[in-house]
Amino acid sequence: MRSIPRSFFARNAVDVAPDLLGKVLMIGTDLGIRITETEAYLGDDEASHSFRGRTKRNAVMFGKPGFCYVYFIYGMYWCVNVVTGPESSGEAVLVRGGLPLRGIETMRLNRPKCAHDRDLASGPGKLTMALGINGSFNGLDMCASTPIDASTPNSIRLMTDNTIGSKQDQRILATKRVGIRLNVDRPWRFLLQLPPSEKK
DNA sequence: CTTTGGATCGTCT
DNA sequence: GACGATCCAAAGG
Repeated sequence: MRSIPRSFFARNAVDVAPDLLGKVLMIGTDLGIRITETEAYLGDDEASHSFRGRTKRNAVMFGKPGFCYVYFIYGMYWCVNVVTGPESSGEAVLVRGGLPLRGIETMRLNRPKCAHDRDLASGPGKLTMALGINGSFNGLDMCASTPIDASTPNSIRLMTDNTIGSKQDQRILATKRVGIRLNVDRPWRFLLQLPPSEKK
Protein backbone atom coordinates (compact mmCIF):
# COMPACT_ATOMS: atom_id res chain seq x y z
CA MET A 1 0.00 0.00 0.00
CA ARG A 2 1.60 3.26 -1.11
CA SER A 3 0.46 6.87 -1.11
CA ILE A 4 -0.53 8.67 -4.30
CA PRO A 5 1.46 11.72 -5.50
CA ARG A 6 -0.35 15.05 -5.68
CA SER A 7 0.31 15.17 -9.45
CA PHE A 8 -2.22 12.33 -9.83
CA PHE A 9 -4.95 14.68 -8.60
CA ALA A 10 -3.71 17.76 -10.49
CA ARG A 11 -5.54 16.61 -13.61
CA ASN A 12 -9.07 17.04 -14.96
CA ALA A 13 -11.68 15.47 -12.68
CA VAL A 14 -13.10 13.48 -15.60
CA ASP A 15 -9.71 11.80 -16.00
CA VAL A 16 -9.05 11.33 -12.28
CA ALA A 17 -12.47 9.85 -11.47
CA PRO A 18 -12.08 6.56 -13.43
CA ASP A 19 -8.43 6.30 -12.36
CA LEU A 20 -9.55 6.29 -8.71
CA LEU A 21 -11.48 3.05 -9.22
CA GLY A 22 -9.62 0.24 -7.48
CA LYS A 23 -7.70 2.68 -5.29
CA VAL A 24 -8.12 2.54 -1.51
CA LEU A 25 -9.67 5.16 0.78
CA MET A 26 -8.05 4.73 4.20
CA ILE A 27 -9.04 6.19 7.55
CA GLY A 28 -6.12 5.75 9.93
CA THR A 29 -4.27 2.49 9.45
CA ASP A 30 -6.99 -0.08 10.14
CA LEU A 31 -10.05 1.08 8.21
CA GLY A 32 -10.38 1.21 4.46
CA ILE A 33 -12.45 0.54 1.35
CA ARG A 34 -11.60 -0.30 -2.23
CA ILE A 35 -13.26 2.38 -4.38
CA THR A 36 -15.80 1.07 -6.89
CA GLU A 37 -17.82 4.16 -7.81
CA THR A 38 -16.90 7.83 -8.44
CA GLU A 39 -18.35 10.94 -10.06
CA ALA A 40 -16.54 13.93 -11.60
CA TYR A 41 -17.62 17.53 -10.98
CA LEU A 42 -16.02 20.40 -12.88
CA GLY A 43 -15.79 24.13 -12.23
CA ASP A 44 -18.02 25.18 -15.13
CA ASP A 45 -20.48 22.37 -14.45
CA GLU A 46 -23.99 23.41 -13.38
CA ALA A 47 -24.28 20.31 -11.20
CA SER A 48 -21.16 21.19 -9.25
CA HIS A 49 -21.16 22.93 -5.89
CA SER A 50 -18.45 25.22 -7.29
CA PHE A 51 -20.51 26.43 -10.27
CA ARG A 52 -21.69 29.67 -8.66
CA GLY A 53 -18.31 30.54 -7.27
CA ARG A 54 -16.57 30.24 -3.97
CA THR A 55 -18.63 30.15 -0.76
CA LYS A 56 -17.87 29.20 2.80
CA ARG A 57 -19.03 25.63 2.15
CA ASN A 58 -17.17 24.91 -1.10
CA ALA A 59 -13.97 26.87 -0.38
CA VAL A 60 -11.85 23.70 -0.27
CA MET A 61 -12.83 22.91 -3.88
CA PHE A 62 -10.92 26.01 -4.97
CA GLY A 63 -7.77 24.99 -3.12
CA LYS A 64 -5.01 22.52 -3.90
CA PRO A 65 -5.65 19.13 -5.49
CA GLY A 66 -5.48 16.08 -3.25
CA PHE A 67 -7.37 17.72 -0.40
CA CYS A 68 -10.62 16.50 1.09
CA TYR A 69 -13.96 18.28 0.46
CA VAL A 70 -16.71 17.02 2.79
CA TYR A 71 -20.26 18.38 2.70
CA PHE A 72 -23.51 17.70 4.55
CA ILE A 73 -26.59 16.75 2.54
CA TYR A 74 -30.31 16.03 3.09
CA GLY A 75 -30.03 17.02 6.73
CA MET A 76 -28.43 13.68 7.60
CA TYR A 77 -25.52 12.54 5.48
CA TRP A 78 -21.91 13.43 4.75
CA CYS A 79 -20.30 13.01 1.34
CA VAL A 80 -16.57 12.92 0.63
CA ASN A 81 -14.69 14.25 -2.40
CA VAL A 82 -11.08 14.72 -3.42
CA VAL A 83 -10.17 18.05 -5.00
CA THR A 84 -8.67 17.76 -8.49
CA GLY A 85 -7.33 19.90 -11.32
CA PRO A 86 -5.17 23.00 -11.07
CA GLU A 87 -5.60 25.10 -7.94
CA SER A 88 -8.74 27.29 -7.91
CA SER A 89 -10.36 25.36 -10.79
CA GLY A 90 -13.21 24.23 -8.50
CA GLU A 91 -13.05 20.57 -9.56
CA ALA A 92 -13.54 17.49 -7.43
CA VAL A 93 -14.32 13.79 -7.58
CA LEU A 94 -17.10 12.45 -5.36
CA VAL A 95 -16.36 9.02 -3.90
CA ARG A 96 -19.71 7.26 -4.22
CA GLY A 97 -19.04 3.67 -3.27
CA GLY A 98 -16.56 1.02 -2.26
CA LEU A 99 -16.04 -2.47 -0.88
CA PRO A 100 -14.77 -3.07 2.67
CA LEU A 101 -11.06 -3.90 2.66
CA ARG A 102 -9.89 -3.39 6.25
CA GLY A 103 -11.83 -2.92 9.48
CA ILE A 104 -15.08 -4.61 8.47
CA GLU A 105 -15.96 -5.10 12.14
CA THR A 106 -15.81 -1.34 12.75
CA MET A 107 -17.97 -0.71 9.70
CA ARG A 108 -20.58 -3.15 10.99
CA LEU A 109 -20.63 -1.27 14.30
CA ASN A 110 -21.02 2.02 12.44
CA ARG A 111 -23.86 0.65 10.28
CA PRO A 112 -25.58 -1.98 12.47
CA LYS A 113 -28.64 -2.21 10.25
CA CYS A 114 -26.68 -3.15 7.14
CA ALA A 115 -27.56 -6.71 6.08
CA HIS A 116 -24.73 -7.51 3.65
CA ASP A 117 -21.06 -6.60 3.98
CA ARG A 118 -20.92 -5.58 0.33
CA ASP A 119 -23.43 -2.81 1.12
CA LEU A 120 -21.53 -1.36 4.09
CA ALA A 121 -20.03 1.32 1.85
CA SER A 122 -22.11 1.00 -1.35
CA GLY A 123 -23.23 4.65 -1.51
CA PRO A 124 -21.86 8.13 -0.83
CA GLY A 125 -23.69 8.50 2.49
CA LYS A 126 -23.16 4.87 3.46
CA LEU A 127 -19.40 4.96 3.03
CA THR A 128 -18.93 8.05 5.19
CA MET A 129 -21.04 6.44 7.92
CA ALA A 130 -19.10 3.18 7.66
CA LEU A 131 -15.74 4.98 7.83
CA GLY A 132 -16.78 7.62 10.37
CA ILE A 133 -16.13 10.56 8.00
CA ASN A 134 -17.77 13.86 9.01
CA GLY A 135 -17.30 17.60 8.67
CA SER A 136 -14.13 17.58 10.73
CA PHE A 137 -12.38 15.89 7.78
CA ASN A 138 -13.10 18.82 5.46
CA GLY A 139 -9.86 20.40 4.24
CA LEU A 140 -7.53 17.54 5.25
CA ASP A 141 -4.78 16.45 2.87
CA MET A 142 -5.45 13.02 1.37
CA CYS A 143 -2.03 12.54 -0.19
CA ALA A 144 0.29 13.95 2.46
CA SER A 145 3.63 12.20 2.58
CA THR A 146 3.67 12.29 6.38
CA PRO A 147 3.38 8.76 7.72
CA ILE A 148 0.23 7.89 9.62
CA ASP A 149 0.51 6.22 12.99
CA ALA A 150 -1.92 5.54 15.79
CA SER A 151 -1.44 9.05 17.17
CA THR A 152 -2.64 10.77 13.97
CA PRO A 153 -6.28 11.72 14.55
CA ASN A 154 -8.70 12.08 11.65
CA SER A 155 -6.23 10.85 9.07
CA ILE A 156 -7.70 10.23 5.64
CA ARG A 157 -5.70 9.02 2.64
CA LEU A 158 -6.11 7.74 -0.88
CA MET A 159 -3.67 4.93 -1.61
CA THR A 160 -2.68 2.35 -4.18
CA ASP A 161 -2.85 -1.30 -3.19
CA ASN A 162 -0.27 -3.51 -4.89
CA THR A 163 -2.40 -6.59 -4.44
CA ILE A 164 -5.13 -5.18 -6.66
CA GLY A 165 -4.90 -5.87 -10.37
CA SER A 166 -3.68 -3.22 -12.77
CA LYS A 167 -6.03 -0.69 -14.28
CA GLN A 168 -5.83 -2.56 -17.58
CA ASP A 169 -7.52 -5.54 -15.99
CA GLN A 170 -10.41 -3.42 -14.78
CA ARG A 171 -13.68 -3.08 -16.59
CA ILE A 172 -15.01 0.45 -16.16
CA LEU A 173 -18.58 1.51 -16.90
CA ALA A 174 -19.42 5.20 -17.45
CA THR A 175 -23.00 6.40 -16.91
CA LYS A 176 -24.86 9.62 -16.25
CA ARG A 177 -24.49 11.08 -12.78
CA VAL A 178 -27.27 10.48 -10.29
CA GLY A 179 -29.15 12.70 -7.86
CA ILE A 180 -28.60 15.91 -9.82
CA ARG A 181 -31.03 18.15 -11.69
CA LEU A 182 -28.73 20.21 -13.93
CA ASN A 183 -26.23 19.11 -16.59
CA VAL A 184 -27.60 15.58 -16.29
CA ASP A 185 -26.35 14.18 -19.60
CA ARG A 186 -22.61 14.11 -18.93
CA PRO A 187 -21.36 10.49 -18.57
CA TRP A 188 -19.18 11.31 -15.58
CA ARG A 189 -20.18 8.56 -13.17
CA PHE A 190 -17.71 5.69 -13.20
CA LEU A 191 -18.29 2.18 -11.87
CA LEU A 192 -15.80 -0.64 -11.43
CA GLN A 193 -17.22 -3.83 -12.91
CA LEU A 194 -16.00 -6.69 -10.73
CA PRO A 195 -15.91 -10.30 -11.83
CA PRO A 196 -18.50 -12.39 -9.89
CA SER A 197 -15.71 -14.17 -7.96
CA GLU A 198 -14.51 -10.87 -6.46
CA LYS A 199 -17.88 -9.49 -5.49
CA LYS A 200 -17.92 -11.23 -2.09
C1' DC B 1 -37.61 -7.97 -7.09
C1' DT B 2 -39.36 -2.54 -7.65
C1' DT B 3 -41.60 1.67 -6.17
C1' DT B 4 -42.81 5.21 -2.90
C1' DG B 5 -42.41 8.50 0.61
C1' DG B 6 -40.52 10.19 5.14
C1' DA B 7 -36.58 11.83 7.73
C1' DT B 8 -33.95 16.16 8.66
C1' DC B 9 -30.95 20.68 8.58
C1' DG B 10 -27.07 23.54 6.55
C1' DT B 11 -26.72 26.47 2.80
C1' DC B 12 -27.81 29.93 -0.38
C1' DT B 13 -31.64 32.84 -2.44
C1' DG C 1 -38.18 29.78 2.69
C1' DA C 2 -36.98 25.98 -0.41
C1' DC C 3 -34.24 22.33 -1.56
C1' DG C 4 -30.40 19.05 -1.96
C1' DA C 5 -24.04 15.11 -5.39
C1' DT C 6 -29.18 10.22 0.15
C1' DC C 7 -30.83 6.24 2.70
C1' DC C 8 -34.10 3.04 4.40
C1' DA C 9 -38.48 0.97 5.73
C1' DA C 10 -42.77 -0.34 4.03
C1' DA C 11 -45.79 -1.90 0.68
C1' DG C 12 -46.83 -4.06 -3.66
C1' DG C 13 -45.80 -7.54 -7.56
